[in-house]
Amino acid sequence: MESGRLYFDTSACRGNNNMLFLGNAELAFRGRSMMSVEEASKRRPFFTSPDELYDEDYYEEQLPEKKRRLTSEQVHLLEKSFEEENKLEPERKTQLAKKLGLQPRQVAVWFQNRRARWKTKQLERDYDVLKASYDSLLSSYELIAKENEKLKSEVVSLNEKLQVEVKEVPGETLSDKKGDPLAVDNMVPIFSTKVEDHLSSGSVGSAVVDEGSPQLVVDSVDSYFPADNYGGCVGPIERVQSEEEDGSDDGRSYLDVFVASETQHQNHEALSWWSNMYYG
DNA sequence: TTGTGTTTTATTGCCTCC
DNA sequence: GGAGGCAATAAAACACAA
Repeated sequence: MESGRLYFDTSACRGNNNMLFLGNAELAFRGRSMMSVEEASKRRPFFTSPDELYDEDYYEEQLPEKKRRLTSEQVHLLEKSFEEENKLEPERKTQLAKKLGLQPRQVAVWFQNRRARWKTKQLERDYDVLKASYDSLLSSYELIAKENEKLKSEVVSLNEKLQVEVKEVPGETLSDKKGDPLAVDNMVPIFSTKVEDHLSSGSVGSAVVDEGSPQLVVDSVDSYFPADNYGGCVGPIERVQSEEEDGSDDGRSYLDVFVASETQHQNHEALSWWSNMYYG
């Protein structure tokens, strides 16, 4: 055991700390914090009769070294308190402990574990948001790539037509077209990376970011697309809110994620942006 | 009833801050 | 150096399928 830190002996608080203030109805609700009366009645209660609550022998026989779950009422109160503030200053800890009939150490441990659970959930949510963002961006990318192919073939056919016309106009040669942005030879390939390349990585990190491919705009990191110039396709998304989030330090997610919009309209705006870039 | 997976409570060790 | 936070982990309590 670490020096300087007082650890509370689980056998010392026993059930009488936890249970005495509860009536029979509450006693039916042990185990899970959210359950029906029917569900609760199927489970082994900690006390089968009110007398056991006050039976010293019960504690002597049943409780040494046994972990006891908090009652639903205790959990409810702790949850409420956690929602207000997920850190526990000493005064609040003492007050809560008194109110709940628990040791301050138990309250501290509960908050510690609750913060850990919250963090896990938060990471899951952040992953979901990031994945949705990536999927959305990928579909935009595929759409734009298709459109790009289409436009390129249009350019080819227009050039063919043009060549026919040039032949019909004496004095003009093909070399005059060197500076022509519409000439296929002068076109810069917009996307050179295969879509599969982006799918190969399972991680959320930088592995998905590839030269020449669209990238997520995360926080202040520079984007492949100029975020303010990309036809509004990339913008901040609303944060996913849930009951788990209430206890966060500052109400912020681990990631401030931006995602690509899925709307056709915006895809076309993006396309215009690309067209302007390459065709002026 | 039992085996197995999940959740909750608690401990330990390390780290940071004052 | 003490207090408190966190990550990792143990172990009890619980859920549930077979």
